[in-house]
Amino acid sequence: MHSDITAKSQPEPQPDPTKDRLLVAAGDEFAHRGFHEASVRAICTAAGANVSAVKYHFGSKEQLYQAVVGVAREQMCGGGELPLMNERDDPRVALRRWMSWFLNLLLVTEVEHPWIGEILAHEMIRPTRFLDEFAEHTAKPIHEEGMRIVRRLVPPSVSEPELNLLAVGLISLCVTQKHSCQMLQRLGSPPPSTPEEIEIMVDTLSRFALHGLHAYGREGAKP
Amino acid sequence: MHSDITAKSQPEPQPDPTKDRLLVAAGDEFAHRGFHEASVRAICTAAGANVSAVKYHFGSKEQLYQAVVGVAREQMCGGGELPLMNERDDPRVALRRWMSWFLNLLLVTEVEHPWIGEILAHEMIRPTRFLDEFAEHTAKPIHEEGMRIVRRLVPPSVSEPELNLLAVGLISLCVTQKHSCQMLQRLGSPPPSTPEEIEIMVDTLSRFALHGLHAYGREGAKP
DNA sequence: TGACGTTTGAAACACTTGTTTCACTCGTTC
DNA sequence: GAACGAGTGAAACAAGTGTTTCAAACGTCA
Repeated sequence: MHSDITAKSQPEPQPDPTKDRLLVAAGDEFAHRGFHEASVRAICTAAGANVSAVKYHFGSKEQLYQAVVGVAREQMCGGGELPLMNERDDPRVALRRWMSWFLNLLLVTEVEHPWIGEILAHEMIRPTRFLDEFAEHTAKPIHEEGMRIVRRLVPPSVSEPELNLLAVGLISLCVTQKHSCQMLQRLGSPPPSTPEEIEIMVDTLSRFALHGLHAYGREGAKP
Repeated sequence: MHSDITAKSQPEPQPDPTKDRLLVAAGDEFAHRGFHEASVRAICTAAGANVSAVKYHFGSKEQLYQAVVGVAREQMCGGGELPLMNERDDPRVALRRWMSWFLNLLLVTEVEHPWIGEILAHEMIRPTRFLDEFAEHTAKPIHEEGMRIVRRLVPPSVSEPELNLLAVGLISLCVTQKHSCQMLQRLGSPPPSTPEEIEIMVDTLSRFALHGLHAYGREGAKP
C-alpha cells in the first residue's frame, strides 16, 4: 500500500491507480459489450494491467461488474435529484419539469455518466440481479412521480390501470430516445445530445403529453 | 436427398428435418441470447443434430443466423400488412388502427412470430448488418405512415421536425411495451399479451395520443 | 451388387474464455 | 540487513468457442 508523502503516519487508502484504470476500462467494455460478452483480457489490455489484477483488486469478473455498476449509479445520481411535485405546484409545470429532468438524465451521458445507459440497455434484455435493484431504487420513484403528475392532470374518474398506462406512456416518450437510438438514427431522427436540442424536444413532447392527458377522459373534449 | 413416397419421379425439395430442427433451435437460441452469445453446440444439442450439420446445411454460424432472420421476418409479415390510410379516411380512425396493428404486431408474438422481437432487441444494442435492412424495409414504412397520420391531425403550422418527433412519440408508446418489458414487469405493469388486453391498451393509448395531437399547436386549446 | 452423391457422427482443429498459481519486485518496518 | 505484506508479471489451468476433417452410413440408380 503506498501512502501520501505528506501523511506517512495516517495510511488512509489512497485510490489505487491500477484499480482505477481497471474500473474505467471495465466501464467502457461492459457498457459496449454487456457483461456476458465483455472480455476480462480486453479490459486488462485497455487498462494496461495484468489479468491477475482483476482477481487481486476485485475478486472476479462479476465483482468487477458490480463495482462498475456502483460507480455508474453514483455518476447518474450526481446529475441531480428527481424534482418532486409539491401539492401546491401546477401539475402542468411539474410534468414539464419531470420530462426535462428525465430526458436530460437519459441523453446527456457523454461526460456525466457514460455507462449507465448502455449497461441498462444490456440488462434490459439479459437481466442480472442488478436490474431488480435498479428497478426498485431508481426506476420506481420516477414512475411513481409520473403517476402522481398524471393523477392530477386527468379527471378523477380515470381508473388506476389507465393512470398506470398513461404514466408508462410518459416514460416511453422519454426512454425510447435513449433505448432505441440505434433505430432512430437509421430512421433519420438521431436523438439530441446538447442541452439546447434536448430542451426543444422537452417542449414538443411535454406539450403533446400535456394536451393528451388534459383531454383524456373528458367526453366534451373529443376532437 | 429423400423424396416423397408418392412422388418419386418429381424430386421436389422436401423440407429437410434436420435443417428445419436446426432452424427452430437456432431461432430460440438467437432470440434468447443474441447472435454473439449464442452457442452453435447448444443449438445442435437442442436440435438433436451434430455440429457438422451447421456447416453442411448453412455454411457457418453467421449464415445460420441470416437464415433465422429471414424466417423471423417472414413470420412477422404473415401477421398482416400495415393498414395504410386513404385520403378519405378519418385520421382519428387511422391512428387507432395504426396503433392497434402495431401493438398487436409487437405483443402477439408467442405463436405467430416468436423470434423477431427478441432478435431486434439484441440488434438494437449490438447491431449487425441486419438492422440496417430491417430499418429500411420494415421500420421506415411504419414510421412514414405515422408521419402521414400525424400530419393530418395537427395544424399545418407545425414544423417538419416537430411532426417527426410526434411520430416517433407514437412509435415510442408502442415499442416500449415490447422493448422494456423486463423493466415494466418489475414496475408492476407487465405488458398485455392477449388480444383483449391489447385492445384495452390500444384504446387508452390512442385516445391519449389523439387528444395530444389534436390540441398540439392550437393556442386556444391550452389547458 | 457396385457405384454414386447425400447426410451424419466422432474427433480434432486452433483459439478464446475466466480463473489460478507462483515467483518476483517494491516499499515499509523491525 | 532481514522480514513482511502489497502488488505485479508470465504462465498455465480447465472449459468453452466456431470450424474442419474424414470415415461411415444412408438411399438411389445403373
